[in-house]
Amino acid sequence: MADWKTLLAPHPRVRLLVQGAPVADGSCVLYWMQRAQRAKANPALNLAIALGNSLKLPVWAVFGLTPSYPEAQRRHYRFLIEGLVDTQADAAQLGVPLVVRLGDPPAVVLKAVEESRPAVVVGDENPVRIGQCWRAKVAESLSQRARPIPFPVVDADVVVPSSLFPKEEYAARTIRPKIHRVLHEWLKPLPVIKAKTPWPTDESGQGGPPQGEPITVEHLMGQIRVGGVGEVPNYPGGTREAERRLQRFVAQRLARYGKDRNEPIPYMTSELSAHLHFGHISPLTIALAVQKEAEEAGVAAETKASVESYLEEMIVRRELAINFVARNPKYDSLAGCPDWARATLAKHANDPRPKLYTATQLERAETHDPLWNAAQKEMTLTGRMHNYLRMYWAKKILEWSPDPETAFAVALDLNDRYEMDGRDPNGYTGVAWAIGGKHDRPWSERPIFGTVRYMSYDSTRRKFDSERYIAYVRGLERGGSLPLGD
DNA sequence: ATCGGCTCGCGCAA
DNA sequence: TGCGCGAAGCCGAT
Repeated sequence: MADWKTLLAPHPRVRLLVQGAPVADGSCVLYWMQRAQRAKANPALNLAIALGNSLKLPVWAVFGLTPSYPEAQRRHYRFLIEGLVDTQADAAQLGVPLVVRLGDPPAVVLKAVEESRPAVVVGDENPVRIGQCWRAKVAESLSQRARPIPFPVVDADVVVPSSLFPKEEYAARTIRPKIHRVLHEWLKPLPVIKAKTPWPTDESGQGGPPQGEPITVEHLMGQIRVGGVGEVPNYPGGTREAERRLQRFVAQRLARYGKDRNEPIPYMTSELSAHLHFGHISPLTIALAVQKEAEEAGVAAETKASVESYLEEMIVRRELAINFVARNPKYDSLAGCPDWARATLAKHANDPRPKLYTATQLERAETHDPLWNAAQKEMTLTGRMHNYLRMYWAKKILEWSPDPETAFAVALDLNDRYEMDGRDPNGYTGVAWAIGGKHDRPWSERPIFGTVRYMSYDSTRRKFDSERYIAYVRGLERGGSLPLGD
């Protein structure tokens, strides 16, 4: 069994936010689960368990659930809580109790530290601003104690650790070769480790296992009482559902993914982005399952090409998006976009806008464009939008808004509140790509867009079966009004 | 149906 | 310093 020094030695996937030796008379190891909301293939939980086994201490996990996460809506909370049910069960299999407490996450964690006196606190990485802020608060408090508590944070939700890309990457072409150079080192399954040191069960009440009620969805939903955008039927969160979707993708869709991923109906994609967003499944688990298909004997060339293009999307482009959010503090505004794009948009700021829609008109899908309206309604009704249309949707918001800053804010707000994977690095990057030319190059100059790439309804119709898609969304609408925010 | 130009800047070769 | 080429396209020429 590795000793703690080995476990806390420098590693690309681990940042030691508070350094030092485990607290000598600590009574446990505490894992603060933030981003990686799963017990399977979770290297942060693995580190906590390995440290517990090494120090002969029991391990517990705490999740702080705040009812005031920015922009989060009822549909997101239900999805998240459904995930916690699976995760509590899976963690118990590993000998780790998972306790969910309501409140501001740093406060929840620090209270858990007071009551259980851990030797080490383990965290996981989350590149968005609020995640960085929460971790900084916890790190500061842990470091300023009379006996500082070491606080390693594990980059659990990327295949290739993001520390290998310390600067903001300019485009996919700059990060792609760096990823491919080292990918083979990271495309390896994680071990399954169980906690070996049981919680004491003495009668005194001292040092007993942390008391966490079994999570039930309705109970927690009742406790947090959040409003906002309504829930989505038939779109459950959790590791179990993520595994189902992965199986479905590999068995039924992968072979055709390369060719047919833009098919409107049925989707040929994995539809795992929300589960990835909440950490219900590891991108490593997905990558290994998909890659295995390419290695089967006698596999069709088409399947091999599909695997390649899927891994390009799920590793290169997803991790580029994470790099953008982690390294550019202005990731959620036009200010985070490249100079050439901001200059050209400014030059065209006073171009007449033949069509102008307010945020409310857009939210209600009340534009002249049936394809755009269908995409907006699909998102509102189902919590997701066809990948191909996400680009078109955001570019039209630029075209129909008084200025690019407003367009950026409106697109991001709709994305964050309605998409089940809202507030994900992919969403920030998608809007920045469409409106601010992020990771893109200039094209022919034209009104409003300047040299930012343009997309047109007519051309979209050539590459995409718009009629079929519009009819499909009309079917979704039947018999119900849009679940708009309150 | 296919092709080239559009337009900027990174990263590598030299 | 020069040069190739690029997160998902558009448009007009052929």
